[in-house]
Order: sequence, then C-alpha cells, then structure tokens
Amino acid sequence: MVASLDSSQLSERSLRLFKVLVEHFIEDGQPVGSRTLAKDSDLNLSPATIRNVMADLEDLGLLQSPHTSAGRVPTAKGYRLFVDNLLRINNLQSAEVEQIARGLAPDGDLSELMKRTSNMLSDITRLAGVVMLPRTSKSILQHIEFISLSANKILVIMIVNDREIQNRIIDTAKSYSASELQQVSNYLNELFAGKELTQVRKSIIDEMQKMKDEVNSLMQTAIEVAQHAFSTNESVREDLLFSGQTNLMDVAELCNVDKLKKLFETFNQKRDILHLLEQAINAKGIQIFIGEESGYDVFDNCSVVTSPYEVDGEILGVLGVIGPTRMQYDRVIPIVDITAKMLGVALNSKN
Amino acid sequence: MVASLDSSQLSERSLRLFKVLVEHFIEDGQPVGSRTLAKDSDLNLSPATIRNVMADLEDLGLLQSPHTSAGRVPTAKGYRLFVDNLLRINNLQSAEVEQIARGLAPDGDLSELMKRTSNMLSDITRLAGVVMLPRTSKSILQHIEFISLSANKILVIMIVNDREIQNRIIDTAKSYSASELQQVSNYLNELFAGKELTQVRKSIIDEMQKMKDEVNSLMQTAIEVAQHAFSTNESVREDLLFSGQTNLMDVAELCNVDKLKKLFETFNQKRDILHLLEQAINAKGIQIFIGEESGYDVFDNCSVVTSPYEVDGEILGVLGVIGPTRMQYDRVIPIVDITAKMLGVALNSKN
DNA sequence: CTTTTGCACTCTCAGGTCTAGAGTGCTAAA
DNA sequence: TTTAGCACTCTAGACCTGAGAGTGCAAAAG
Repeated sequence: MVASLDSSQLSERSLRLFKVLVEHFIEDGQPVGSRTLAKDSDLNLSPATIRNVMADLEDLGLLQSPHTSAGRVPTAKGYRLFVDNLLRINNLQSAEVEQIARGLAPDGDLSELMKRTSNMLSDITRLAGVVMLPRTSKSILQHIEFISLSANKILVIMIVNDREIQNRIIDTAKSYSASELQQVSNYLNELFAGKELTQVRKSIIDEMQKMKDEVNSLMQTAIEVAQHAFSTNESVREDLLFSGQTNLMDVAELCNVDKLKKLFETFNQKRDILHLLEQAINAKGIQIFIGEESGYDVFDNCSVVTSPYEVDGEILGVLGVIGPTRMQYDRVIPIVDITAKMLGVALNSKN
Repeated sequence: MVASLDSSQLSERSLRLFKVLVEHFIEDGQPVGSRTLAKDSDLNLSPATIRNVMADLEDLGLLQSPHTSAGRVPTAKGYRLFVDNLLRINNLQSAEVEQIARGLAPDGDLSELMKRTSNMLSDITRLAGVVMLPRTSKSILQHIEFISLSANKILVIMIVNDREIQNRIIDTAKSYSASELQQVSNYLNELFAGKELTQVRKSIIDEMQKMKDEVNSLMQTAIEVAQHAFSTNESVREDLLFSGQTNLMDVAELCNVDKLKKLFETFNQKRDILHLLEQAINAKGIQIFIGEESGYDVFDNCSVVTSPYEVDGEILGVLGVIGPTRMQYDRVIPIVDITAKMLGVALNSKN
C-alpha cells in the first residue's frame, strides 16, 4: 500500500508540532497557522521556525494547505501517522462505559441486539454506527420445523448457528398433513442437525438419486420439502445495520448535499460498506480506514473505525463507526473497542 | 379545517390562468411572471391584465411572491384548489403499469412484499416511498409453536392474521422437554387458534386462577409457557417501511442541509409519519396532505400522497409517497392509486 | 548551522457599489 | 374592461476594496 511512514524519520520536534497541529485541527476544524501553533505548542519557537517545519511536513505529504494564506490541515497520510504513532488513547468516562453496558443488556434476539448496538455506537460517538453480521460460510443447522399454513403453503423455520432464526414460506405441489410434516421434520432433524447447510443441500441431492426407485413415501416427501426449503438463496437476510446517519449531516466537511447524497446512497446499497467491513474482519483488533485509503471515493473526508467481535475466540462479525476524517480518534477508538468486546460477552451469555 | 375554496367563486378565466401557472411552476420550479403566463396561456391577454388577475389570486391566498420582483408561486391553499378542482389525471404509461405489476409479484413473505412495494413507489416517482402495515387492534392467532433452543430458552413462533410470522425467544424458570412443548402447543392451538390475541392473554390469566390447585402438570406447564409467550409487548414489530429518501436530496426546494436533516430524522423516528398515515387510513381513497396542512412543520414544502390498500374490503394498511409540494400530482396520484389496488390483489392471492 | 526578524506577497472573506433584468403596481388612455 | 406606459423594487451577478491571516524568502542574529 502506502509506504509506511516511520516516525523515526522525523525529528522529535517535528513530530511534536505535527501532533499539536492535528489535535488542534480535530478540535475546531480550522486550518492551523504557524502563529497559532507557536502559541499552542510549549516549545518556545517563533512562527517563522514553525513555518519551516510545516513546509517540511508538507513536502512529506503529511500536511496540505487549502490555499496559500490558510493554515495547514492533515492529509490522510498525516492522519495515518497520527493514529499509528502519536495518538494517546484516552480512558473512557465511566458514564460512557456504563451506557455501553446498559445498551448491551442481553435480551431480545440477535438482530434486536445488533440494532441496539448500532444505535448505541451512533449515540455515543455522534457519528454513524454500523454492525455487520457476516454471511458466514459455515452455517450449522440446529433445528428445522415445518408448519402448514394453508393447502399448498408451508412455513419453514430453521435455526442456524445457535442464534439465528430464519423463516421462509414455500409453495409445494401437493399438500401435506400436519403429521406428515411432523414426520418430515423429525426425519430431517435426526439426519442433519449439527451439519453444515451447504453440505445438507448436497446430501439431499445425493439422497434423491439413491431413493429414486424406493417407494418410501415419507422419504420422498421429506426430500421434496427439504429441497424447497434449502433451495432458496439465503443471502437475502439482513446482515448490515446502520444508525445515526443523520449525525453526519452536522459535520461541516460533508455539509454539501451532493456529497451527503452519495454517502447516503452508499449506505443504502450496502455493497461497498460490506466490502470494506469484510476487509476488517480478519484484522486482529481495531482497524482504521482513513479517507481515500478505503479505496472508495464516497469515503473521501471520511474515516471508518472498526473492530471485529467474537465469542469463544470465533469471530462473529464486525462493528464500527463512520465519520469525518477529522474525528476524535482518541475517544472513538476505545468506544468501538470496548463495544466490540462487550458485544462478545453479551452474545456469549445468550447461549 | 381550512375554509374550502369553491372553484365557482372564481371566474373561468382566473381559474384557467391559475391552472396554467401551477402547471408551469410544477414544470420548472421558477416563480411565474405575468409575461410568461401571457405567452403560455392561449387566452389573448396582455401581461398587465394578467397582473390584475394574479393580484386577485394573491389576495385570495392562492398565490404568493417570494419578493416584489419575482413571479408568483402557488401556496398550499393554491395547490389544494389545483388538486381538488383543476387537476386532470394522466393515464399511466403502460410501461409503468407493467413495472408496478412486476414489482408486486406475490412471492416472499409479507414484509418482503412491503419492502418491494416501497422501493417501487420511490423508483417510479423518484420521491420517497412509504408503506405502513398498521398495528391492527385485532390480531387473530392462527398457530403457535414452541421449539426448545437450550436448557432454559424456548423459541416461540406465532402466526398471526394469516400472514405475519412472529418469532420470540423466551427464558423460562425450568426447562422443558421437546415432547412437553409439543403437548403445550397442541393444547394452546386447540384452545386458542382463531381467537384474538388480547383475548388469549386474558383467558390465560383467568385459566391460571381456575387451575391454581388442580395438579394437571401439563396445564400448568402450558400456562407458564404461554404467559411468557404472550406477555412481551408486541408493538416492537416493524410496521413502517421507507425507501428512496435520498431522492429528496435532489429536490431543489429542500436543498439545505438543515431542512433535510430534520426530514430524515422524522423518517427515522417514524412517530410523526405514523400519525399522519393513521389519519389517512380511514379515507376512502387517495388522500393528499399539502405542505403545512399536515400539521407537522417538517413537512413544510412537502406533500404526502397516500392511499389505503385492502383485501376483501378490509383495510390492511396505507402506502404512499412523500415529496415536495411541487410534485407532478397528475402522475403521482395514479401511481399511488394503482399501486395500492395492485398490492391488495397481490396480498389476496397470497392466502 | 539554526533561529529569528522583517517584509513583500498571496489569498480569502466580508462588505460595498453598480448594473442588468425581471416583475410589479398604479395611472391614464383606449 | 383592457391595455400601454412608466416609475419603482428587488435580486443576482460582476467588480472592487480593505482587512486579516498566513506564507515564503532573504538577510541578520545567535
């Protein structure tokens, strides 16, 4: 990717000034000039000296100025250096920790909990929150049940991965009695509970070949119904939850309707966001995409801070926030971090 | 409400000019001046005459001018007159009718169909679409089923009103075997299928009183489990679906971030919109709220066009679109109308 | 060699002036 | 009743201006 910038390439003094500048800019969003910086840093330097340093930092691509007579502003590369090497993470206020804990009380079902988590992230950070439940490649069937709705309609309920409940309505050629359906589900549960969904699907096709001429009608029924149940694609399920998008409307940097529109459309499509989060799922912990780094130009001027969450060492999904590059990383990062950890705990206690 | 304006209070000529003005304004969003109007209307009048007429219309509160030297623009009252008395509804393009029909293909479950309907409304009108499934006061229990998830967790599946599937996870004090649960659901289905939910809830409490000392353990189990199942409030379910909100970002009248933010927050809260739609549910057909008429000032400069949809003469919900007051009513109205009717048909064929 | 001072320069922003254009209302004539 | 004429108002854009902020560079100071 980008040639990673070692902080040792810069003098102590430059780094210090750079850090003060970034903090100042994050604070009030105005380009920072040499005079301000001279006052803010407790190094005793004249503005002129600082100008020289700033010129160097600009050459390195860490700063840029919107125009000649404005101060300087960090670039994406600058934020990267700041986040990687200069940032001191603040301790969270205990009030905030409590708020997170309260928000993650383990009741309601999985998607309900995800929704609350997302809301909480956006409430606390005043940015947009996002929680992903990845479409895991291995979906373990725990239980399947059929309920007759009307002549040719059957409600299929599958419990997958111990947590998710999937409903699906299927139309069948012939109609089945309640007891037939009961037998079918017993049969399928016995055979396939604990197995992986894709494998189940395959087994059913195999089974069908074998049984073709045998006249066990129960089997045939089971296969017909099960085929229906497993055939419909399963990717329709909601696996990405947003909240607090409107918080981004307050952000000065994004305050033009065009930009906002593109951003909101990206949220609606979900596709790009999913791709981004999928990159984050294998990161060990907090992952930060700054501005153009993400590779999606809707996210110019935006940063995405994510963390995977896990139960028993197994990664279940990713959550995080989306906001302007100029965000309070020192606050946002620990919030995302602790939320991910506490969501893991909450999910664990649900089993 | 507003003193309704009878079109007979106005001369034929005034009405004609007014109509042309509104149409012109809807077309290109610029205030219309006397000269333009003189050219556009095929009455052969000089701008001066038209100015007199416009002054009268302004006195009646049908027009207003943004400032002295701009042309005139319809007021909410003006749009009301236009919609009620002057509007000629266009026939829909057959392509559009087809698109609607395709979008309402009756597969997937209820909420899936609602989502598609909402998407379609916003796609076709390029405005924001909304579909409401009202929280009906009478919810008829069709079927209930229990599945054991783990020691003390039970999945409850209720089918209500023939269409909706509700999942709920409950925690129980003691654990139940699969066969116990099977018996419980048989018992409850026998007793309560076809009954109204609130009544079911009441019956269960009564039953509990009666059975207090009897030692039929099945009954007691049933009651304990059922109490849990029916106690949690049922209002959590999603009953309002939006789409295409970002379309509103293109609308020039709403093109400032503050206004948009308020509007989007209103969408998220859903409360005000629900109130508005509840007013529309008892209207015989198309209902139109123009600007301030709605009573909510977030909807200044917005109109809401709604229609209830029904199956077998029973009203199931309301759908519609939200857009600027300056919308193409002649096109939007029949779209909303036909969508409501076709949704009714689609829902009917699902039974 | 590093830092500072001094200075000319650049750019933005807010305010002011001006003009062209659009549209009005009023009066008086047709 | 309609029209023509005209003075008037308001906006929007073009242009200018001065203040302020910040820069870069060269020369002096440490």
